[in-house]
Amino acid sequence: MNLFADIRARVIACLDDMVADGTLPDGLSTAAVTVEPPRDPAHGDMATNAAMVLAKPAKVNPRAIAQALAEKLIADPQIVVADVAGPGFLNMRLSPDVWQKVVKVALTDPTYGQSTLGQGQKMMVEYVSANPTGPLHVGHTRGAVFGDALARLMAYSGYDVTKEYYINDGGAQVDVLARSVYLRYLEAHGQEVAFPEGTYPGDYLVPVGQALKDKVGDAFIDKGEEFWLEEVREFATERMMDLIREDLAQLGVTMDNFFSEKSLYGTGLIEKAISELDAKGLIYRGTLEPPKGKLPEDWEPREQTLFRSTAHGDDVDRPVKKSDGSWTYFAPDIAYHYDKVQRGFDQLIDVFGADHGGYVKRMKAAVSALSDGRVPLDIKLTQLVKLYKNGEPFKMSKRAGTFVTLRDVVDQVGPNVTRFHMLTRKNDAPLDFDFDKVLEQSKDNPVFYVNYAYARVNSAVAKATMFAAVDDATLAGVDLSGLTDEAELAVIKKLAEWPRLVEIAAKGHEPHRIAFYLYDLASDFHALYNRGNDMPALRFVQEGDSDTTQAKIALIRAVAIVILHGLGILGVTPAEEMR
RNA sequence: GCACCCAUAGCUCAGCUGGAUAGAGUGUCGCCCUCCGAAGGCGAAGGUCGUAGGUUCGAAUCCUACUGGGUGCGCCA
Repeated sequence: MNLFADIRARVIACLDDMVADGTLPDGLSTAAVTVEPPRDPAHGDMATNAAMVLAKPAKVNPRAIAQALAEKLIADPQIVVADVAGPGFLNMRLSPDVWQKVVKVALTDPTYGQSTLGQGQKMMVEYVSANPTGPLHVGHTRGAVFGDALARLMAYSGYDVTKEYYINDGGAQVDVLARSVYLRYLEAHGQEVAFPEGTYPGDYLVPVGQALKDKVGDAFIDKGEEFWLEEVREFATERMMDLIREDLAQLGVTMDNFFSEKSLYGTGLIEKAISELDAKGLIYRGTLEPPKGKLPEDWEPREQTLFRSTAHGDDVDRPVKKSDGSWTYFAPDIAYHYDKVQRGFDQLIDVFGADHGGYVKRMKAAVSALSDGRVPLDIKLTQLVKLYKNGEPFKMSKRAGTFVTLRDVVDQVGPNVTRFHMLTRKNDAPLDFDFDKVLEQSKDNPVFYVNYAYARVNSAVAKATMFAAVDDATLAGVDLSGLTDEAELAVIKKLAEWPRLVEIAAKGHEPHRIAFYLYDLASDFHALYNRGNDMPALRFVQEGDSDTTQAKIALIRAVAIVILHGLGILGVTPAEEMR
C-alpha cells in the first residue's frame, strides 16, 4: 500500500476521463504528473502538479484543467476537499478513514513499505573489496555499512540482490604481503628482522608468521623467494580474508559471495573479455599522450594495448596491457565485470572509496561496451571518515601504528551505533565520527533519538497491558476514529509517507534517506509524547478507557513497527529499552 | 592542464530527481520544569541556497562560464 501512488492513480484515471470527454486532447504524457505531500500542511494532505505540467502540451489554461480535475476527484469518497491554488496546484484533503487505514496496514501488513519496484530483477551490489593485506579500517567500514544498507534497501524494494566482495589477490600487493609474512615467520623462528620500505610492518601479521611456522616448520628458512613465495602468498591471503570476514561479521555484514581476482587467471576469462571488446573494434595498439600539467618524471612514450573507452564516455582510452605484454590491473577488472554481465545481472552497483573516483568512467565504459549498453552500472563513492574523540580530531597514522580499524570502532561503540551513524550522511559527503558524541543520549544524536522513540513505545505498551488488551491482533480491529489531534495526525501522515520514501531512496540508491526519515518519524512521535505533558487526553495510556487506550497504542505500535522496518534496512537492531 | 565530487542559517547537515513562504539539530536570546510522562518543553532571531548568465508557468535542484575546497590522472593494484 502506497497512499501517494493510489491517489496518483486516481488522478491519472480522472485525466483519462477528461481526455474521453474532450476536456483534454488525446495523446498527452502523464509521466511528469506527481502527487506529493505539500511542504506546508495548511495546503492540505496531498498536492498534484497535473494541471501545470499538462497545460502547455494541452494548450489549456492550467487553472481550468485544475478546476475540471478537482470536480472529478471530489467524486472519490477518499477525497473530501480538492482546491485549486496558486498557479494551478490542486490541493487535496483526504477523508479520516483513509488515514486510519494507514495505521491498520502499517500495524498488520509485515510488508508495509516494501515495493515491487525491482520486479525481481537480478542486481549485484559489490562493496568493500578491500585488498586482502590487513584488517579493515574506518574507511572500509563506511563502505561496508553503506553497501550493506544499500543492498538491503534494494532487496526490500523488490530486487533479487547478490552481495559480493572482489578479492584483489592477483596483484603485486599480495606479494608484498607474502614477503612481510615471511619476515614474521623468520621472527617466529627467533631471527632478528627489519621491515624495509615496501613491506607491511603491522603487528597483525605476527600471528600469521607464527601460524606459518606451525604449519611448515623450518622448511622455508634460508630459501629463495621462488621456493616459498607462492605458498606463503596463498597462506597469508587466506588468513587475511579470514580476518576480514570476522571484521565484517562484527559489523553484521555478510556477503553472498567472495570473488577472487586470482581465479580469473589461467581460465581464459580475461582473454575472452578482451577479445569480446576486440570484436567490437574497441581494442587497439597505440600510444597515450602524457597527462598535461603533471608530467611524470620518467615519462616516455610507450606503445600499449588500449581499450577505446572514449567510445563509451571516458575521457581517454585506457591500457589493458603493459608494454611488456602483461595485463594491467584494469584487465581483470574488465573480466570480472564481464563475468557479472555473463551471470545475468540486470543491474550492477559498485561501491568504491572516493579515492577511486578516477575509475568510474572507465568501469562504466567497460560494462557499457560488454553489455552493449543493456546493463546499467551505478558506482557509488563513499567519502572520507574524519575521526574525533570528544571534539578533538583523532590523528591517524599508519607509520605510528595509530590507524583505527573497523574492530576498534565496533569494539568501542558497537555495530548498531556504527552503522546508524555512518548512514546519517550522504555517501558522497565527508563524515565526522566522534567516539563520544555517537554515544551521547540526546536529541542531537539521531542514533539515540530513534531508538529512544522505539523504547518509549515499548514501555507505553507494557504499561497499557495493565488496562487493556493491546496485542497487535486486537489492535488491528479497534476503532481509530478518535485519533484526531494534530500531533496524532502528523504521526499518521509520516507513517503514510514510508512506502513513498523507500521508493525514492531505492530509485536514487540512497540509503541515508531511510535514516533521515526515521529521525523525522521519531521526532513527530516525541512531539506527540511531549504534548501529553500539557494535554493528558493525548497520553497513550488512558486508565479506565480501554477503547481510547487501544486506539492510541495502535498508532504508536505502528510507529514502532515502521521504525523496525527502517532499522532493518539499515541493519540496525534497536535496544528494547533505554537504561 | 584535464576529469569527477562538493559549496544551503554562526556551526554540522537535510531538502522527496523542477513546485507554493528553503527545513532540522546545535549555538544565541526569551519563557517554562516541587508532583501527576522533563536523559527536557515552548517561542524568537538567524538565508542574495559560492558568483554571473541561461532554460520556463516555476530553479537550491537542469545547462554554461567562473570562484573556492576535496579526490584522482600511462607500464601501482
